[in-house]
Amino acid sequence: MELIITEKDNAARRIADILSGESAEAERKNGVNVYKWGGKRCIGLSGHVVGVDFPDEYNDWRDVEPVELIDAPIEKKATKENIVSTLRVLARKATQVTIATDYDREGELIGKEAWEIVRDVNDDVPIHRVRFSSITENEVVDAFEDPDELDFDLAAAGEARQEIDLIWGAALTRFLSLSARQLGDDFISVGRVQSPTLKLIVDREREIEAFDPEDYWELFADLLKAEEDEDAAFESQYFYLDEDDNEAERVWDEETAEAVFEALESATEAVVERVSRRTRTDDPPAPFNTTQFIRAAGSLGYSAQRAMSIAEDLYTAGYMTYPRTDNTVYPDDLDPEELLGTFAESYHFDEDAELLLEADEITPTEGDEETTDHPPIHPTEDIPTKADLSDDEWEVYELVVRRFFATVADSAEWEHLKVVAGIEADGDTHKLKSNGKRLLEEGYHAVYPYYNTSENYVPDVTEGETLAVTDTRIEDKQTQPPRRYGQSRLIETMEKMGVGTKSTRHNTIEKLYDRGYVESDPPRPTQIAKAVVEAAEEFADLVVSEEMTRELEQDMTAIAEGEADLSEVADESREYLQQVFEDLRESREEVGDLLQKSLKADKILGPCPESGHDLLVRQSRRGSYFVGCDGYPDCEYTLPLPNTGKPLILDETCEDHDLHHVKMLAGRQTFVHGCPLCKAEEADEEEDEVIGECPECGAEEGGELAIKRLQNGSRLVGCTRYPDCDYSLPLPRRGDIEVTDERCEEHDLPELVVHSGDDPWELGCPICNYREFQARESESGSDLEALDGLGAKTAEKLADAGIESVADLKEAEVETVASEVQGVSEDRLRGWQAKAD
DNA sequence: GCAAGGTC
Repeated sequence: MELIITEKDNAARRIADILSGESAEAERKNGVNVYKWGGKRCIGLSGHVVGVDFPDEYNDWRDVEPVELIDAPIEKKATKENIVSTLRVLARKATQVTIATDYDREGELIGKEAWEIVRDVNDDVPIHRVRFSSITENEVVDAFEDPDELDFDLAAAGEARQEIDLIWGAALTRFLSLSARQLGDDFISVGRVQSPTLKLIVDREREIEAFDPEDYWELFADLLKAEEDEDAAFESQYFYLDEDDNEAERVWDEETAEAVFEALESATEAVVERVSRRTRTDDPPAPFNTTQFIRAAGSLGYSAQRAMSIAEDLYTAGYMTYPRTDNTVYPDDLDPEELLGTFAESYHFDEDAELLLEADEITPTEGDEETTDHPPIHPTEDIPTKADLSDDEWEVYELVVRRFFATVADSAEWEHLKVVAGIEADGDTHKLKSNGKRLLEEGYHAVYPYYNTSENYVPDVTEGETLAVTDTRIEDKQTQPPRRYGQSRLIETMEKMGVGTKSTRHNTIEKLYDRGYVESDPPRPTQIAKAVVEAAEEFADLVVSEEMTRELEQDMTAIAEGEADLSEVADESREYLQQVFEDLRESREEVGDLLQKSLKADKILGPCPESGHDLLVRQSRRGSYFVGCDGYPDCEYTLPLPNTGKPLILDETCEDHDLHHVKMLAGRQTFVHGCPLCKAEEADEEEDEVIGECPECGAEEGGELAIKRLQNGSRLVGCTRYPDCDYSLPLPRRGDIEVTDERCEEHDLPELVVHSGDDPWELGCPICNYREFQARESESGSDLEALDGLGAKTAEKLADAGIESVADLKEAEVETVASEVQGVSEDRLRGWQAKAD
């Protein structure tokens, strides 16, 4: 039997189709697809199916000195147990093996991992390697006719990266976490990619904090051709020539600004001194690589993570090519004309495609980067209709289609018109300029409407012509600090620095959010982030600099070319890290203090009204957030916080209490809570509105149901005899509640209407509403989070692995789940299973 | 419970 191994299932299916002439059949073994035809089998891995790690005895952070990790042995452990075991079964029976992983460095390493698994169970089967840059009939058939050998040097280059990243990341992460006593979920991480990225953000924040704004003035005049209507006036801006003879618009001194303004104001006419007109060609953009795709989706309002997730879905559905690519040159086998032809037959894009097909010749644009692994992102010939996709998916899909259209469309052409006019005053000539632009040829903008194409009207004038001055303005302004990096700018900058890869950059940014290093969008660094960068700058400068990646890349190239070997490179890195720990040893406490102080600073709300200590956002043992005093246990002052979401401390402070406002981050339900003390006072003052009899104790004890506001800001319908009767029904957190005259016949309670935003909605009878909610919950809800030590994030990860409830968890196979779900060990799973019982 | 890199 001949066995073919690819990097992912999708590639396995397509290669099987090509080689079998579409006759291959899929068979599911152990949760893995195996494609079968004639005497052949084809299996897709899921990227790396093994990963490097330290032996188990190094697992306890407290028992092992971080420095020991530097020289600890490194093992390869299966991370996708089911795929590895299926591969072993197939490999035993194979008489020939062909490795067809992606054509890039990491693909070579994944191929070597497969090679080792095969060799482990079958020591004489011939193993070949095929390489192709796109999965098309020609390329694949050619590659299989002339197979090559695995490039072990190239794979070793990848292994060097794995080892160095693990050693540096694990040792330094543990060191910082231990020194700040942050173990468990709140560890403090450091890494070759995440830390330079974090430093970018922190450095920018330092610039912003150090920024000293400067005042300046800008002056404008509206000009009008003789005998034209007042509304044909156009704007011009005052400028002067600076020391370098460059045109400058900003006036830095108030007196000068006022003097020039007076001159402009008293002028009635300006004389045209110069008119220049030129046309500019505006070339269509290059094909999408991952970074440029994320950027374009970002300008439509999608986060990097969200854009990639949608792209992934569109790729899996077969509507577009692989979304993780650096390539910006379409491969030869893509026939743009043919693809356009398919779109010309489509429901939504027919007109645009036909328009493009009218061109005499279709030559797609090209970017600077050409790689061998995947084509640039483009739509496939399988075209969905709007009904096949969600609104977001459609918007992203349309972007990808239109980008493809743009790359085969004509250039646009602009006409720029610059008019310089002069105003004579007291022997001086004050100059004014106007820049007009007009779109002469729409070109690719006709099919790619995502760029700004607004025109600026400036009329035809001739030199020497006299224009009327109809209005003048002076604007006082201030220089602005540099802007924070948005997510897409960050990713672009990472790409430029060579840090991270097309597949990981967006995840790295997500990681910074997860670790509590950044908040909001655009990301802003927290105090702990600043402290981590500061500590690293002082003791392990390399790990926060792009230099580390640059050196690693050089070493990897040397290994790949056979000029260096893996152990040599890794040992050199180990020695360097030893030196770092040498320097760190004596500063352990100092570093720990800095980190702890910063962690606290991220939680400070303001002064405690009772003891004057700091009030801090704290988390109870059960996971809920509240405000507590730093003077505890001497001062027991507390304030409640809402029970949905994770609190974020805003810059804004309350005038009455000097406390920072709080925002609750809860995905789509995110809301601003405000000052926790104000909220608590409001709740105390608000009177409860009685709406009916309590179904639990009304008949006997005369309890009544009322709409109540709790101190943490949330509302509920509860019994007036609380705490003697704790009957309660939930109410939505947002909006005002209106009690209508209509009553529910079954429960004799009023129908409620919620007013939030522009759209009031009927909640109805609170009992009926709650019953419906419960019915929905029991269908879809997860009760996992009720387990001690199992947070929302872990519950989400478990749900992805098919474990959606405690019942699922009890039946789950611990080994399989632990191998599938990152960051969940077998031990923890067993612990939860015990608790579930 | 550490990194970064694949993939989902």
